[in-house]
Amino acid sequence: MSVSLKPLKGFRDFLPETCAVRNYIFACWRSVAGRYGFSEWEGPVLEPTDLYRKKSGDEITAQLFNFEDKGEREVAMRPELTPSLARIVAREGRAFKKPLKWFEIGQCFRYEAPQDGRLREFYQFNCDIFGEASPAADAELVALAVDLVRELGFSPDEVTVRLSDRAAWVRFAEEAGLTDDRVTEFLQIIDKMERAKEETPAKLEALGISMEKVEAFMADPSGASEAIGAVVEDLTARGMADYITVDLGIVRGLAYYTGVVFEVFDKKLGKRAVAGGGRYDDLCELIGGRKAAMPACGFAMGDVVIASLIELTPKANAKLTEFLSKEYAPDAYVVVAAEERRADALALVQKLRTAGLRVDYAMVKTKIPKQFQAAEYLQARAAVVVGDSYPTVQVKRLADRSETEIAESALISTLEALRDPDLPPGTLLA
RNA sequence: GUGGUCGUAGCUCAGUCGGUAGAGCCCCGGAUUGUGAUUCCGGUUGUCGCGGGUUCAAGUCCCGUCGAUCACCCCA
Repeated sequence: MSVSLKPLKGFRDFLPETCAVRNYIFACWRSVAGRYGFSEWEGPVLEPTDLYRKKSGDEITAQLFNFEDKGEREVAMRPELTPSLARIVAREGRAFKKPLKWFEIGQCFRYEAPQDGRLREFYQFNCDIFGEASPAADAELVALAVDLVRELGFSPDEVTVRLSDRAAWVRFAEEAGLTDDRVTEFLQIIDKMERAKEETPAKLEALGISMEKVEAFMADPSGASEAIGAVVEDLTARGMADYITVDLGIVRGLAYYTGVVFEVFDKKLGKRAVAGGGRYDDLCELIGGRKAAMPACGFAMGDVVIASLIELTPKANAKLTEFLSKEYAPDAYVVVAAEERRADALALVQKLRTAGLRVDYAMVKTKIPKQFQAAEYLQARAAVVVGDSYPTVQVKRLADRSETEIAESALISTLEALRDPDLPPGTLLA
């Protein structure tokens, strides 16, 4: 009986091509987080199930990859990164100067039905600021999110950050006379409003709130929340206003959010949210007790939706291609044109590699056309032909087939020059 | 958990009224013995997802089942 060759439902095999795309996304995440002064951390993939129960309630365990370990502990694969972070900060946060700005890239797991933009395994990029209650911290995060989508090649026509404030809705609900337990219910109705237009008025009536009043509230976001105003002002000063849409329709599902919340969406393709986050000032206390209380905000971006958006957006896709060519394509493929020169070719290969160039070659005797095919298949920038005229070698730029003969000693500088993607065609024509 | 669609070669798919399975791509070899894009010639590749039923005969019709995918639910 043979084993299934497919990965488990909702899991992925990262073959070199998709692995490279994943690494590109990671590289953008790291680069932007670094520019914003965030430090990278990493937590465990497996946590006690209670960590997630405590935060989100029992209903969430239905979508957890959880089991009992051999020590009879209830454990769960992490479905997100924030609880681990809150746990760590509750325990060790005092040792760090505030504000604390940390990010993590981690694989997460959720036992759900896979569909477009959603798998059972995915990577999340998580950015958090602890110890700063001012909207300036929320703005810093939104700015980071904006720079992230910019870095990936998206314009304000393609992507927007929808900005809202959960606290404004809580005040609205309280003024309408709702008791605490009804507020959560109310927030869920608002959250679903966009998807369930028809049922919303009736649901609101059941709570004694009119649709008209809700619509009037949403129509004037500036009056609804000072925090939103402060964040918008901050982002305008940064020149990012064109990426921002104030939209009180964003509430964010269940959860622990206490103030400003935001989600990043594409404008044209109607995919699910690319990223989302907000302020969660109560979570540290909830997990670590009164002594751990600390204001906090954060957001996360998954790799799945953003990867499909990159694929479908020409400019973003071009940036990806440029990165792949720069980071992965061999600088040279050494063609062994005369087998008796193999020792010289090997010496040359190692010399180039030591100089930091990416170099490949055929390990065993191979017909020359095959070697060129291999070079092209690997998208090498140049073929270096080692033959009878060694130490003079032939360098051929594969993109335009221009070629020249040079001394082996001049090879490194020539190959380094070929790395420049803007080099005009025919450069090597002797 | 519920529903729609789809499962045929490594990949993308065609397959009419039920009549004994095909194309393109890929791959391999050759035209071309020291130079990769085109072209031409030749070649390999099948549990038609699986199980049952109807029939002289099933890739095709029926039932079941598994898988993929999309949507609902949920979305931390």
